[in-house]
Amino acid sequence: MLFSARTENGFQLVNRMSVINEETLARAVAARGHKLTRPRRAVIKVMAAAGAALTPAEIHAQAQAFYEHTGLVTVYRTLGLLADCGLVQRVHGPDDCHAYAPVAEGHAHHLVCKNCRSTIEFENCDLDKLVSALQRRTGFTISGHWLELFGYCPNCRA
Amino acid sequence: MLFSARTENGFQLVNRMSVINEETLARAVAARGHKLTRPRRAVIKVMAAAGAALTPAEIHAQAQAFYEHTGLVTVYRTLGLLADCGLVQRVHGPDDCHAYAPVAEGHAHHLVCKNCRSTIEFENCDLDKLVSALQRRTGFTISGHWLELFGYCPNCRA
DNA sequence: GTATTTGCAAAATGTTTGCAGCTGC
DNA sequence: GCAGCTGCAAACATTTTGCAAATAC
Repeated sequence: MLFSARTENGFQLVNRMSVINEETLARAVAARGHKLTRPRRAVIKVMAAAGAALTPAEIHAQAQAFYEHTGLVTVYRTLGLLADCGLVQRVHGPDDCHAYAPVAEGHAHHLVCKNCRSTIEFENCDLDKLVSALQRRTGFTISGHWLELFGYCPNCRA
Repeated sequence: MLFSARTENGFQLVNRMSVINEETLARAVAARGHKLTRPRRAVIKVMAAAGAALTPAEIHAQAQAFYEHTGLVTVYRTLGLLADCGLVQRVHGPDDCHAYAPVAEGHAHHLVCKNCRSTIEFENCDLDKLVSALQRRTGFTISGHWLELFGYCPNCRA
C-alpha cells in the first residue's frame, strides 16, 4: 500500500478504494446536456486524474496547467455542476469545509489524516442498524447520511 | 414525542436525547480559566436554553435578548471558545456548514430534516466494527469520526 | 489592579452575480 | 446560429484582526 507525500496545500488521495476516471466524468456531464468546454475539461481532468480532495483555489491552480485561461469563477460553477451530478462531493473537516473530492458511485465517505491530510475514500459504511433504530425511535424517514473519519496515517503516527 | 415548528431561520432541536444546561457550560468555561462575562453568559444561555443548532448570526440575535450589547464578533470568539472546550459543535450540511449545536458529552451526531431542518442529537453510533476494519486495511490510526444523517421528520414526510 | 475581554471599524477571505463576448454542438 | 458558457469586475457574505476602552476576578 502506497502513501505519497502531501501536496503543498491539498489532501492527497493516497489510496483510493474505488476509481473514477476522466472519461466517466466527461460522459456523465455530457449526458445531462451540458457542454464539454475547455475549462470544464480542465477541472474534470484535475478531479479525476489528480484524485485529490482539493479546495476550489487549488483546483483552479491545477486546472490552469490543462487550460491556461480557466477562471476561478468557472471552477466554482463547474464544481457545482459536478456536485449536482453526484460526481464530486464536499469534504468537511472539524474546521474547514472547502474541499471537494471525486466520488465513484455518487456517495462516498472519507478517512482523513489529521496531520498530512492524506485521504482515503471508502464506500461500505454499514449503518443500517443505526439507521433503522433511529427511524423507529424518532419517526424520521432517513434518506441519506454522511460520515467522515479522522486519524493519523501510517506516516504521521510519530 | 414532540416536534415543534422550526424557528424563522434556525434548525430546531426538537427532541434532544441528551441534555446540557447553562450551569454545566458556564462551569466548564470557568474551569478553564476563562472569565464569565456578560456576553459570554448570553451566548451560553442561547446555546443551552434554546437548544438549537444556529448560525452565528442567529445566535447573535438571540443573545442580544439576554445582553443587549453583545457583539457579533464576540459571538464568534465565544463559539470558538465553546468549541475548544467541546461544548459546542459545528453542524454541517451538504451545502451550508455555518451552524453550531450544543453537545452534551463532547461528541455527538445529528439527524437533520431536509425540509424543516429540525434536528435531533444522538450519541450512540456503533462504528467500532467499521473503524477497526478500516484501521486494519489502511494502517491509519483512527481517533475520531463525524456522522450526520438526513431525512424527513414526521411532520414533513408529505 | 491587572490581564482578559469587549465592541467597533476595517481588513481579509471565500463565494456569487451581472453582463458583454466567446464557443461547443 | 444560438443557447449555453466564459471571464472579468464588482457585489456580497462571512469571518478575522487591530486597538482603545471596559470588565471580571
